[in-house]
Amino acid sequence: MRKILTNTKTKNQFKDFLLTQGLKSTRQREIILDEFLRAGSHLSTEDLYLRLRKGNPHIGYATVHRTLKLFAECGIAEQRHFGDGQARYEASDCDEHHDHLICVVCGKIVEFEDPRIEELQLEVAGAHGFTIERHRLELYGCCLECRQV
Amino acid sequence: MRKILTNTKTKNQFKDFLLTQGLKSTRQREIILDEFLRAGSHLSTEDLYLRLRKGNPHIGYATVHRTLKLFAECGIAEQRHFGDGQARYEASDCDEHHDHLICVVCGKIVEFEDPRIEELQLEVAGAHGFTIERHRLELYGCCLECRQV
DNA sequence: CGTCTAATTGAAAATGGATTTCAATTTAAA
DNA sequence: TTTAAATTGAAATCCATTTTCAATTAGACG
Repeated sequence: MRKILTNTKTKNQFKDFLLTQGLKSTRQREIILDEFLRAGSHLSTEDLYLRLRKGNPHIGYATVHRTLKLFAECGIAEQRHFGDGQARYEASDCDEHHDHLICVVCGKIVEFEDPRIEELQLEVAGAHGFTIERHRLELYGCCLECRQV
Repeated sequence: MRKILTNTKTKNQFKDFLLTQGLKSTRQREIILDEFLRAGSHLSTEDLYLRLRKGNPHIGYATVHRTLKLFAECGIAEQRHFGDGQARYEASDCDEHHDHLICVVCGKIVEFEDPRIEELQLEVAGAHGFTIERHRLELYGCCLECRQV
């Protein structure tokens, strides 16, 4: 069960982060991390908050917001913006980077990676004297299903 | 004077747009377009509003905002988001697309284009059944000047 | 020219997601 | 335990964006 192993690793990573930063493990943080890992990727704070409310009506929006920021800080999640004005978070799958294809009709988000593009990015940046820390590549278009309707 | 010719063309494009949409040419719209073309690219609404206020204290923020949206609608400007929480607009240079290098230290924005990357994007999208309408590629890093300090 | 209708303007208010405040609560170290 | 510091959550605040609305203006038509 690879998924379960990954989740355990992620949870430990978060615990280590809390320890080394002098922060505390709380029931809320555990619940939020559980739900975050269970839910699909690309959730907004609102999305996660609403999901959590079903089983945990006591958890506040502010706590979800702050906890997601902690996830991003400690590297187990990444914040993304897809132009609809709200931040979305996705679990960082180990060390591999990926970019996104977004269907402008149905909103579907597909992940992809292409080392050749990454290579060219480095080359272009170098030619302008830049070192790259991170990048964002999003392709907006129409998916197969939406073209067939 | 290529720049002046381009500006005339842009202005005509805007006038045509207003005509065909049943909208009106106003003094404010002319002034805002002039200042937009005169100012460098990547201005936020606030930036442009402040610049305008110097010579035209009567022009309101809402008007600048609405006019920039008109520019984007008619294709003479494009809206961008670079993650600092505010929209920026840049003049559309004819039909050529370009991407951005952003220095995370000093905020400098450099434009570039690379047909090889564009080509690979098409290929990747096709492999996932997507057609591409537009894309966004931003490389965040550190520029030469900031590394030397 | 005037007249008239619809578009425009700009100050102010509303919106909406993100963030902060603060008193009460909880964690975990001593 | 006791205690100091971190956390929580409801509410308040922030801040860019967007909308409202009464007054103004553009420009079509007679």
